[in-house]
Amino acid sequence: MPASDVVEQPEQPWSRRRLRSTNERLLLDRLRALGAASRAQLARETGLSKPTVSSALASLAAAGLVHEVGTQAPERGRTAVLYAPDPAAGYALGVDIGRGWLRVAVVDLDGTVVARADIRNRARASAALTDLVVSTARQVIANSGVDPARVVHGVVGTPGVYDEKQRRVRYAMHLPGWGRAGLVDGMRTELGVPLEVHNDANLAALGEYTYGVGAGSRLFAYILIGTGLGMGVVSEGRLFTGARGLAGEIGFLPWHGRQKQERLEDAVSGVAVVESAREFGMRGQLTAKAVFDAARQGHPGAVRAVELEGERIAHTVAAAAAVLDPDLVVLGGGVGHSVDLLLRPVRERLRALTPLRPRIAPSRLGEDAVLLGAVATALDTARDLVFERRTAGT
Amino acid sequence: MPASDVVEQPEQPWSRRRLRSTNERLLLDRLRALGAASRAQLARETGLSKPTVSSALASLAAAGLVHEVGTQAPERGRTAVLYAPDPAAGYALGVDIGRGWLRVAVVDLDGTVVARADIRNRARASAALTDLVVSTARQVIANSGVDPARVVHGVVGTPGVYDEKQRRVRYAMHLPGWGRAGLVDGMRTELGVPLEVHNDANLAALGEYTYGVGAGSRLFAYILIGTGLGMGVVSEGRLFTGARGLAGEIGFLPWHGRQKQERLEDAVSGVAVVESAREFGMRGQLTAKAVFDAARQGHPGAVRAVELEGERIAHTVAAAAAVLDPDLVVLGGGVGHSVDLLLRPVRERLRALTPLRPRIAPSRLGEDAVLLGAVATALDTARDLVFERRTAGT
DNA sequence: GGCTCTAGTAAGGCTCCTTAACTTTATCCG
DNA sequence: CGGATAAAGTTAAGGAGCCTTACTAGAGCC
Repeated sequence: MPASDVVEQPEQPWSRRRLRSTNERLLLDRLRALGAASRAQLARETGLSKPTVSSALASLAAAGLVHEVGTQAPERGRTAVLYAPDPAAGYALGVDIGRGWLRVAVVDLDGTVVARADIRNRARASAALTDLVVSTARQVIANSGVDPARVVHGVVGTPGVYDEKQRRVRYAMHLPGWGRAGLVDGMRTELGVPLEVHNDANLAALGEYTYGVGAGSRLFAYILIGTGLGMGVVSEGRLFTGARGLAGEIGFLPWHGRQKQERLEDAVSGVAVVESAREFGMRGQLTAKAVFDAARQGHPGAVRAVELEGERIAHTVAAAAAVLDPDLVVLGGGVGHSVDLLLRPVRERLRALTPLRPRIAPSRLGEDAVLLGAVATALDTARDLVFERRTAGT
Repeated sequence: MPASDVVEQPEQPWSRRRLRSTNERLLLDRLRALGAASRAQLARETGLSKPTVSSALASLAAAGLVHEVGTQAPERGRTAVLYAPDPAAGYALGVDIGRGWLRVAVVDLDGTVVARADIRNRARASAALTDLVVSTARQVIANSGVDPARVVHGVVGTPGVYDEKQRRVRYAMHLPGWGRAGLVDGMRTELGVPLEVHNDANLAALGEYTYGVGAGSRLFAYILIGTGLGMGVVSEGRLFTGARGLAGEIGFLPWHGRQKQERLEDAVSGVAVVESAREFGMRGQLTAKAVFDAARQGHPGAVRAVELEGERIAHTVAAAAAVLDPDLVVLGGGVGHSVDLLLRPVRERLRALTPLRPRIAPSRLGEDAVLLGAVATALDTARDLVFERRTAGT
């Protein structure tokens, strides 16, 4: 899954150099996980000796990866100098290419957003869309005031699956022309930032896991219900992608609909809510949001449509639960937004369907899940890159 | 899921000692993966220097982990001394507790079986069963001629899921009394071998992955169809267990059977084949095997029952495929045995159900899958243990 | 027998870690 | 206010382990 630009170290032998580097990495990770700490403290926690910690930290500081952030007086004794990772040592780029919106964010190594843009995606051709992505990203980087050269990695979220070999996005039904080969390569060279591409549901899962309600879950599933139906799975902190990156394509789950060829995706996504509302007697220009609003007002047809949607979501959750055994399932996406109405019917129906009942929760990040997932993924690589390059030129 | 006996190293700091140990491990793994090799060859492949390889290998040899296994003359130049891992440096125990059979095997570190027993499991109470397991294991170890102290680790496969906290097996429907707490601890102390317990379908998957048709698969699913219905998933060589070890409990997949409360397990397992055969007009004392045999003879009722079973398996495979995206699905277990008849209907039905069509293959290991999976899992830990202990007493 | 090529060993040096003692700086207490 | 105590951090000495270089050992070829 790494973009081609991400160089794989050719399996360095375990020489002394690597020992030093491993210890520096150990300290840096410790600082990132637990926040600022003094050298003596780090020595105690890592088991390294004080002199070693001092020298490694000095070398990290020289490379600009850590810096002093203050002091702390212990109960008695000399005041300690605290060190913390320097968030400005590098930056990462996150992009969410959705059907309706394009979102771009630049974050520092701490993960704090330093600049961001959300603009409507009105592009109706792939060329216009890549242009929009590139110009928006440039704009956001410029706004952040960050030297573009310090943006070391980027991750793009999009419907569909990126095929590394064919260098194109596949299965992106809802974006016209988006399957053409070389689009991503074009953006990469125009931006001058290494880019990785991932499925939007997968990234949303990772975003919700890193910044949202998924934190600490051992096996976490994020179900994205909107224009389409998708699922992202995070297993022990890592994205679960399957053999070809198609894991979580639950739109293809077996489903006995009215028509022979109906797919689960058509039965659960936003369109289906509108359809069933119409069958239950609602009239006029309907959207999924309108149906949910009407249900909140007590409109009987809308209520029944929501009930039905809840049952179908329960069916989906039950299937995922039987295969994956998640401890937490989060509902997100356009329809997932109306979780207040859906949660009860989903849970009730689930009780009838299966003894495996994972915790079900609404998304905390909402529309930002994909973008934040992209950012989190990019950060992972960016942190590695910045560390690897610490010895090379500035 | 490591048993409590398996001590976790308390996160050694990265001192030189660990460097040495890591290099020794690197060499040992290389030898295990590629077979015998000379020191010069190892130096070239690992990037370590010849002196380092020599000294590390000498230390491994002193610990009894590797030994000379012959010589090899290069095209020209001095003949090289070949080194290989010593398979007798330790042994592992595998146990498959099935409803019908109890299987036990002792293997050396190369994975070759040095002793084995397959005996009928007629125990109808948990105490009788643990006694049987312990006495059989003792017998097998005795037969192998191996010093019992050198059997460093064991893995037990059983239906259900082992709950580490409650120290008991849960969800083991088909073994009477098997859910009592402390049973495994009892066997462990009686045998004097650290024991881990895993779900049988999971182990079968790992067995088929390690020794069977699953080799090299990125995401591999093994569906066990017999008395019950289960699935094991191997993702990038590691068992995928879910949050609580219940991943692959596909007996709980949503299913619209005739009766309201029918579960997929009841619709797919061996009993279901008999049932539908009876509905299609077969008479007499039926077993799943008998139905399949009749279908091979062309009995129309049996043929239709098999066809139906194939469709239901396809439903199962389709659900698993949509969630996991496996590149290979293997059918195993009692019913899976008759894959010759099932493969065509499964594939045909799958074509109609979903565009995701993983490769489907019959099990190569058959009844041995669980045992071999247990053995493979135990070996993993045994190799670690033997390596860790190399510095301690003999 | 000499040449060449490969396997393996020996010696010396380098890097990096640890231990132990020491300095610095703070609080506590008489 | 000055000494005892304690913690942070530095300096110095020693050692473990790896690499490089240079060498020896053995095998085939001319």
